[in-house]
Amino acid sequence: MAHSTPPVRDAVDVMVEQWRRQQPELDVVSKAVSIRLRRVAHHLEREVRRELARLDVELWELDMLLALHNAEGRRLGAGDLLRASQVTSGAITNRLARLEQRGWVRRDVDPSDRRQVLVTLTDAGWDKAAELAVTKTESERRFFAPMDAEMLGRLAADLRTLLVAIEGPAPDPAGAD
Amino acid sequence: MAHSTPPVRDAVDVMVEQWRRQQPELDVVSKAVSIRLRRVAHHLEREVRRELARLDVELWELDMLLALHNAEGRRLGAGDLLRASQVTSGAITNRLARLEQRGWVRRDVDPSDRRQVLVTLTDAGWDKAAELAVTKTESERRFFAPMDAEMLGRLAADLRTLLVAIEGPAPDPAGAD
DNA sequence: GAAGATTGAGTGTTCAATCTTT
DNA sequence: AAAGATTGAACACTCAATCTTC
Repeated sequence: MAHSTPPVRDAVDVMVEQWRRQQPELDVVSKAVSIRLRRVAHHLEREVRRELARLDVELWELDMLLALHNAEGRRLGAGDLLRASQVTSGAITNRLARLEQRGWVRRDVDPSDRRQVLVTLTDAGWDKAAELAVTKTESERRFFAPMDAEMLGRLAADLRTLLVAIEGPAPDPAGAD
Repeated sequence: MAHSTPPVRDAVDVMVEQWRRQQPELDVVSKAVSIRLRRVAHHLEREVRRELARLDVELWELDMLLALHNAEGRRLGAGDLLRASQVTSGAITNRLARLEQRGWVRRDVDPSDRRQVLVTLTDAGWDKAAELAVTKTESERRFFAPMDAEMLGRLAADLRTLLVAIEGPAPDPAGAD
């Protein structure tokens, strides 16, 4: 029961093999992981986006809405959304404007610090977010269905290790149960 | 030697925990993997892009150049580049135009099938590609340095399993050694 | 002076429609 | 009729500069 599934090769194996041919001493593993990471992430995004298109919603809209949906009092600072979104501040401003147009969020100046903007989910936004949450979760489940629980758990743990190395540990365990 | 490193949490653990709070029976693992996958891929891209900026090269330029660099006779069909790039055909056309402007590739009509376009790397393009290959490989190595060899290998294998499920096995094992 | 959000310029992408070749 | 590449419109992002508030 040793090497159980090394026979099946993917497109990346082929690509990496060509690299080795030119630079035999190369660290092909990190290269393979780089390529696969990118490809998988891309496929996942496409999948979710496809489902969302049926509901006339963009992927980034779902991200913003869901972040607010999970927040305390359905409200978050613009800066929080910035850090959660992995995009630049200019993009956040544009997104919020669009979300506001659609009537899903409201922007208010933070009374205690007038530099900051507080973003609040409207009732319509709340309902939409709940609907989208189901759709997204369903898409994700389907996407990872080909992996068994053990592999998926392992993948989750390994990616966490990497993420902690990059971003550092969880920002604030305050209020942990 | 059971649970060796579950203590360190990442930002995604916090996000996922909020999901559980609302839907306890949720499949949080696939959700966690989804988020981490996206985040890690994003960080990696940023990292490589940052290095490339110093050489006045865009990430997509590197991708195209390297694909050609690894190809037989430094030449590939536009369709091959399309399938390798995970972007739409319109994007490929634009990219090729820019690459041609920079003097790194040449576009010729395929004599045997005049619908297709053959893309060939120029001498200047070849040299640039070689330079970029080193830079990118270096970035990737640094990025995954925090993971030990065992974990990295495991990650590579798990992602391959997923990729095979999505894209299918390697397109063409022809000429396998 | 630093932090936070906004603006505008420049760039690249997707999508649908079109054109050519088979 | 189908396959492949190109075009143009619409859209969202990044980056740098600006404005406000602390």
